[in-house]
Amino acid sequence: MARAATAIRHTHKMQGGDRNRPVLLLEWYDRNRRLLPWRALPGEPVDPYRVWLSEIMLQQTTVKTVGPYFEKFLARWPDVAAMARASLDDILRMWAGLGYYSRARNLHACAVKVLRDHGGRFPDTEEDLRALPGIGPYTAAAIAAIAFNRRTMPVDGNIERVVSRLFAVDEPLPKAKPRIHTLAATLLGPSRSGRDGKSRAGDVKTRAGRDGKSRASDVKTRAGDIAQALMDLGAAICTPKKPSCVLCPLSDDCAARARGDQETFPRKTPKKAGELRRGAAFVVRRGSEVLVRTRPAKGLLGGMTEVPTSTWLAAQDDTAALKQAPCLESAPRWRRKAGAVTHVFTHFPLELAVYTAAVARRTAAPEGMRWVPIARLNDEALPNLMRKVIAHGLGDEMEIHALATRRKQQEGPPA
DNA sequence: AAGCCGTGGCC
DNA sequence: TGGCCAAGGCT
Repeated sequence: MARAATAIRHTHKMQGGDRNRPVLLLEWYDRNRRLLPWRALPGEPVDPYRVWLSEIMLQQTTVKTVGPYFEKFLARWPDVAAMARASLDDILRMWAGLGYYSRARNLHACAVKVLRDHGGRFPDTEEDLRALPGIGPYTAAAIAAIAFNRRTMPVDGNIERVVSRLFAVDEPLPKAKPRIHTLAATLLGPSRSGRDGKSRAGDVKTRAGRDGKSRASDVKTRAGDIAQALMDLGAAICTPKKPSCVLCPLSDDCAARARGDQETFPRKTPKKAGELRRGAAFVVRRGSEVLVRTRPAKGLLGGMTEVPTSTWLAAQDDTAALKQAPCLESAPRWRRKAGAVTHVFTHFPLELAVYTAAVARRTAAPEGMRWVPIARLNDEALPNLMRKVIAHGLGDEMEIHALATRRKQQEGPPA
């Protein structure tokens, strides 16, 4: 990692070198930082609740997708105590469509724990944060750095990419994680002796100094900004494909760029694709109502609402799936809708045949199921898969149309 | 420790 | 169009 820049280390314009990277990053960040709803403006106090909420939502989820959800959650639950008082079902309904629903369960559990065990204030150390549900190594470091200016480096996918290029880490992920983390931490600059990294009392909760002025030279008290600089850099410049190296503040210092193969980083070991699973979904209408049930609390789509379905198995044929239709007193005639609903989960693709039936007005819901007015489906914790299934089953009929097209119109999450 | 866990956008 | 990617955590 020693580089030729040594010769100009002490000149007034240093180009590269380990010690200079944090300053270059902060200078770039002070000019190019994104304005995000959960991000404090320079000089503004940081709200750990907002940092936490955004970090949970942003786990494996894009900034664009999170935006409207974050605003809705914040408007409804302005602080941890308010969220702790909410019901899990209310949170699941607000979360519907965001995916990875265990995050919503942990969100609620975390709020309850912060209120009960920490008096409604988030702990300000990485270790204590790590003990909270839904907060792993990354999120603990992110909150500690961004909300409390702890000198620690959260390493997300963006930073893995930036760092793997900067140092040309040839070893593939995930094996390279420890090395990348070590290298990433060097971007915080040299540590001070006798401190754990928490900055002076007056600076703890503000970005870039009390006066709101950005000081790129103030490396030691801006760990959170260095981390966010790397994330913004990864999102805007050091992108997975076609990175804009000419605009990068670290380009003169980038090992991959020097080799010309920056797009090949980070290296990754390929993972095996999941096998296609098939099944059937049953859309039963009783007048203007449909039959639904709640999925088991944990596991796939845990705690979410669904229409009854067969098991989802590899190589399951339609006949086998149809035999698992819900038992209704009036023994309806099932009609198979043309086509099918396909959905891709992280670990397997799914193809669901959709059967519809109409039953008499006072038909009872089978054990564990219930009738819901179609007009009120938006109040349910309906994952997008089930929105697709219901839209397919009901076709272009009336109210459901709004349900099916809600997302396309970018109206955001259900109210 | 590797598999489980959603969804939408992009090229 | 399909594979990749996105501010990962849990078991």
